Amino acid sequence: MKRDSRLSSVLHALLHMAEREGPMTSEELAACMHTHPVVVRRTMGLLREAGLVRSARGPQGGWRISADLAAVTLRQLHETLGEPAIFAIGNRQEMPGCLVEQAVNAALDDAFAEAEALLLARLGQITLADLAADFSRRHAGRRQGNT
Amino acid sequence: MKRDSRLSSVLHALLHMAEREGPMTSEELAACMHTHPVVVRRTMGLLREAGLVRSARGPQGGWRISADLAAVTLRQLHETLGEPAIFAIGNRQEMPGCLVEQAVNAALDDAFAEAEALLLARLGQITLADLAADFSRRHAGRRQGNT
DNA sequence: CTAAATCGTAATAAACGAAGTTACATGAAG
DNA sequence: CTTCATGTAACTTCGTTTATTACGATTTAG
Repeated sequence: MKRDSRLSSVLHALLHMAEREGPMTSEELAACMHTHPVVVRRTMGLLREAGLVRSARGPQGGWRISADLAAVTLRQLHETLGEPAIFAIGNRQEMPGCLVEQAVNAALDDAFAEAEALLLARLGQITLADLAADFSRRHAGRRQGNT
Repeated sequence: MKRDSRLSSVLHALLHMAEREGPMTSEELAACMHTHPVVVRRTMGLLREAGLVRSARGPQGGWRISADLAAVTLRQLHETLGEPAIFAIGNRQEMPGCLVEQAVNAALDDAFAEAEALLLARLGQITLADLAADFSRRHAGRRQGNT
């Protein structure tokens, strides 16, 4: 299945931006994420609407973070991306008339809702600052090229 | 994203089969699940390999359950279906060289692994018998057409 | 033995959504 | 006014799931 990797993408982008003084262009971000500049603009555009980053056009333009790293959680980013579907498994019909299917859906929905709640709670506990700190730790540990 | 609905499908099928004395043909199952007979055979074929159902060809043939409803958990069915990917969200690259991406992946993988563990544990607690009982309860409650 | 019912399965098409790409408009800096 | 950069719509590509077609194999009835 084709998985939505935008959360992973924006985290990668934000952490690279955090490592830098000046703004980064879509082209630079695209290069380090192995994707296309337009994809970067599309995705980062959502973060801009949420006030997490700012963009500037023209020479010396690009993207920069406009939020406190310690105040932004992964859950918030997930929401900013439009809360895409978390599960790749689901019910056949959402509102079935068949009682058998209603019983099946109820059981599955319950289990999935619980897992989703746990996941969102977890994502709500992790901030960009946590990831940046983890990156620093890894960077101090190994001396290796980064994208 | 296109969600895998086979677990929901086989549960629907198994519960309908449980409500019946004789075998059900692929065509009958397909009709009550609003799908195609070949899809039914393909999916039920996996359950047959696992010994959960048996199939017979020719007139009076069809599918019937060959396992104890109380002994089959939803987790077991998930495994029987080949443990399809649970999440529709994932990392961009699984084995990145970039340290930033490694930090991002580590955090996300952790959170997702926890949610997956919870979900599988939940599915492991629910048996077909539980669903059948829930169906009976609904059936007794409302007097309504079933597929 | 033949005909009909039914599963078994491979191959192909359709449907869908994410990501990638192209094209062109807009705005800022020098 | 030229260049650099974002903004965005439109379209293409790609991967996955489900649906469909086609044909083969097996069982029962008469």
